[in-house]
Amino acid sequence: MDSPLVPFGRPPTERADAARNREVLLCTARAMIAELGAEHVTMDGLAERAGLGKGTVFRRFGTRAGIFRALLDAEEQRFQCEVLSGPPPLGPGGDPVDRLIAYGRARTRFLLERHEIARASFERKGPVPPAVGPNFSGPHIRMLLAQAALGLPDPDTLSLQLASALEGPALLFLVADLPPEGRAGCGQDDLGTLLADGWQTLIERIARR
Amino acid sequence: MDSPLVPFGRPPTERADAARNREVLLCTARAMIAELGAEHVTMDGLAERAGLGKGTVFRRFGTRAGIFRALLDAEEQRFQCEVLSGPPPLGPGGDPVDRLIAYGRARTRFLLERHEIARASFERKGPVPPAVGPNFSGPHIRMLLAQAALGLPDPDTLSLQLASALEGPALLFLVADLPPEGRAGCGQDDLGTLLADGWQTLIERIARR
DNA sequence: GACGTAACCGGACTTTACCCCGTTTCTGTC
DNA sequence: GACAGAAACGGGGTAAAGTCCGGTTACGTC
Repeated sequence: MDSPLVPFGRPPTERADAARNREVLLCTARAMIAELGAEHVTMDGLAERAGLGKGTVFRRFGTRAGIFRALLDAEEQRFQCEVLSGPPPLGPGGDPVDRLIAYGRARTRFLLERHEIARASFERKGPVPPAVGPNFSGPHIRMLLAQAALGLPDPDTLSLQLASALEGPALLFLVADLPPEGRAGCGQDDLGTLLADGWQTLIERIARR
Repeated sequence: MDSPLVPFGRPPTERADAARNREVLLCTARAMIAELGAEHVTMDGLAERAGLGKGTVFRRFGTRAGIFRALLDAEEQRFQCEVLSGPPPLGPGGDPVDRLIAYGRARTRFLLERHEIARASFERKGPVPPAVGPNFSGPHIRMLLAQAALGLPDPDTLSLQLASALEGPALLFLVADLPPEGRAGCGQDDLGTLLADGWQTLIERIARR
């Protein structure tokens, strides 16, 4: 009857109970984040509320940041799908400069909407946040820059820096814990507009020939 | 006899013993960082090695990150002096675009040389790193952009994004714990050159009229 | 030089991320 | 349906950040 949507999940690797527990933990985590805010979600609390042992939580996610990474990954995948196979200007097919601009707009919105989780997904030791960050943005920007044939030297470094310009403000340099209603004078939407427009200016200037 | 170099340190605020302990802690911290790496410096260890109580350490610096911030602050001040009152092209007096480029080069080098401490100066909770980050770079870039009279819309946001392009790679997106000898294939100097050149490209493109 | 106050000191205490390992549960095979 | 091996589970244990408060010490005043 309830045949699984995915015919064979991960062939030999991952037991059914493990998968189930992963889901339970992810759901519980989402609920706790919504309720308490990401920074008040503790591993003990999560385990207890999910009805599981602490060891299980760590086995599944390795580290506290791992939980938030896992949470992001799911949404990140949908985002990447849109970028890689959606309609233009975001998806393939349009002018690369337009795609760069559209990508920045979409990414800005994506990160701002999730910045609490994104920030929580950083490891305190260890270098790069494995899922967020330039791991997708960098290469994607790099590809579009190449397609745009702007004659730029060292597109590798440049795309890293552009990715940083795009993601840094949301991840690093912005007030993280704006209480639910937003900040005085500048809501999240306004901020998103400002950043998106700034990105567009940046790209237009760089692409100008 | 040994009259203090600074005639009156901080007029009424800060007792002599407190100041002395601050110095001791800062020195000890520097030594421990050099010896163990920033990430292995613990508050207990620092207190014990400095011959002080843990309470004292926290009273002085508030938080673990505070120690690294204090360490950076001293050097940051020297850096800012050079920028604000040194000779051109970094200091005032030259063409603003040249100053922007020179600033980026200097800042890149500064951050790369100190990225271990800079990364350790982040608070785990709480939003912005109060001393590092765009608190100096942002406004400075903003000022130079304005002087360059490039007709850019919203220089506030743009300078935030440029500051992020400049500092992000060193602070966020780089392998932090390169063991003392550096990484295979790309030493820190090479990396600095790449980032500095990338920054220059960025600025030149944006400034092109 | 004695005194009162305020700041400082120390270390025990709490909280939280993360580890370890004996025990339980699953899954494929006979 | 029972077995064996492997993987997952659980919760107590450790380390390190950060808090608290009673006792102590420095500094300005008389």
